[in-house]
Amino acid sequence: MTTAQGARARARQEVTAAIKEAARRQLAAEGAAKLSLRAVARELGMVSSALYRYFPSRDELLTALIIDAYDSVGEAAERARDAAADAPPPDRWTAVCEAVRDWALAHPHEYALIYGSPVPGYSAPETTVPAAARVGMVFIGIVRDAHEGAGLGPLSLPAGLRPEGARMAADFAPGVPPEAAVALVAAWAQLFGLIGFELFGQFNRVVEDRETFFRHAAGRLAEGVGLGRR
Amino acid sequence: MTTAQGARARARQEVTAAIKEAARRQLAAEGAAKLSLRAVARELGMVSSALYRYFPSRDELLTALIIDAYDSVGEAAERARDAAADAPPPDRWTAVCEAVRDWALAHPHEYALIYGSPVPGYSAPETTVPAAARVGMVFIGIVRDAHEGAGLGPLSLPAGLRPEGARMAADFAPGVPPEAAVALVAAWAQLFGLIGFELFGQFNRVVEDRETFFRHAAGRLAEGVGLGRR
DNA sequence: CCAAAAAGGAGAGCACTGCTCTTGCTCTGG
DNA sequence: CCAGAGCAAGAGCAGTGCTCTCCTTTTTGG
Repeated sequence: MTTAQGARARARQEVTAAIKEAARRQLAAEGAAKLSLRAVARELGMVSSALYRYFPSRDELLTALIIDAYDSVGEAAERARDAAADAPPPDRWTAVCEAVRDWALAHPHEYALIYGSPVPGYSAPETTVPAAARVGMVFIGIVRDAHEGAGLGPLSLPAGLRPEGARMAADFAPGVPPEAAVALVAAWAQLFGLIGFELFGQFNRVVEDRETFFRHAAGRLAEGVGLGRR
Repeated sequence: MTTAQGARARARQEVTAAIKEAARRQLAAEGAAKLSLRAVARELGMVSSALYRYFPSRDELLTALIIDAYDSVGEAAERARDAAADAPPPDRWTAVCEAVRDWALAHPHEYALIYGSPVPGYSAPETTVPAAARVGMVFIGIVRDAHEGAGLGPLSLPAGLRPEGARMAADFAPGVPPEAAVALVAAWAQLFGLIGFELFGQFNRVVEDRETFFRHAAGRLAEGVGLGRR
């Protein structure tokens, strides 16, 4: 882990980083479908087979990029949360929403990689789970703070929801009442619906002032989780 | 257009249909990324180059499948709307939402093709637009009917929305007041956020009773467009 | 009616992909 | 110090989208 492992290990880390960087460039330029191991190797001046010493397959490289992307958007969300730490919860909520949207607009292919359809065929490995949870945690934290502070607005649990269902949502969002946890999960998914539709062109001849539209929709999502009108 | 054009034209239509059918099978089995022209040709007993007499490129084949998928989900939505024609608007709304969700669960790869990330790199051509609008029209119709009947609940326009923004949403949903049109577009996007998250595994260790969860969320979306609690 | 033209099929081939295997060279740990 | 691990390079396999050249069949126009 430390740098005291000698030149060999450090060189390996550097090459690994260079590969990921070149791959990320290709991803941003052409999209995941056109990301080619051989092209990455070419850009780095190495032969394609040498690259397999660092990543056992193309999918593993993609997985590494997926984790980085999750971390990147999670970090953007955390920065927005911290920057709005003194604002009331609904404002903090929308600030984080906008940060996620901004990140998505700035990194469309990476967004597609993690929130679009699974790329090669395949299912996201376990290793991506903790990174994926990072954004969610930010939203959970905002709602939890509001709950422990001024309180949340009135919410209802889905009629007929099996007890395990509520319990699982509560496990997912500790410190948040179950009905808020359920609303939170819904808002979380809906947020990415809004962003995805904008990003993938579904709003093309429909929504014109997307900035305002999104801000409004994000505010209504905040209401939906009991954060009250801002 | 008619069948009176002779055997040649009819044979062409038949072969075209067979190609699309085989391609759809591959799409359902392996996903868009692994859809291969050569494999389709192999399955049909023809040589790959012959297939180019019918589709000028792989992307054109995909576009044809995209249009068919849009039509398929649109038809499912229309069927659900007609089956619930006598129900009050909120129930009709949720019925259509569930029909779309059911379609998505039954055709995950086709769903990913149209609502997931754009596949090969490219952008959806103009020809897909009318087919894509079909589902949206069903939701618009429900809201319009409610507006012309019992009326809609109170809604607000986004603060600071540029006039053109409201106008465009209103053009998109004729017969619906602008504030409802804006809410409708948001609900439309959010619906596909919910479905996409469920389909692409983002709910995996989070939501357990997905059926109930979705029904509840769809009901709240209905409220959000002014259809009132069901 | 029969030739010209259009349409379709078959095969070879090009450039590319992911991935494997073998061959060497270099660095490192006991 | 030297055996083994780490790494680079190249050849090669099977697959891909796509193009080009033939050849046959069908349609069509003078």
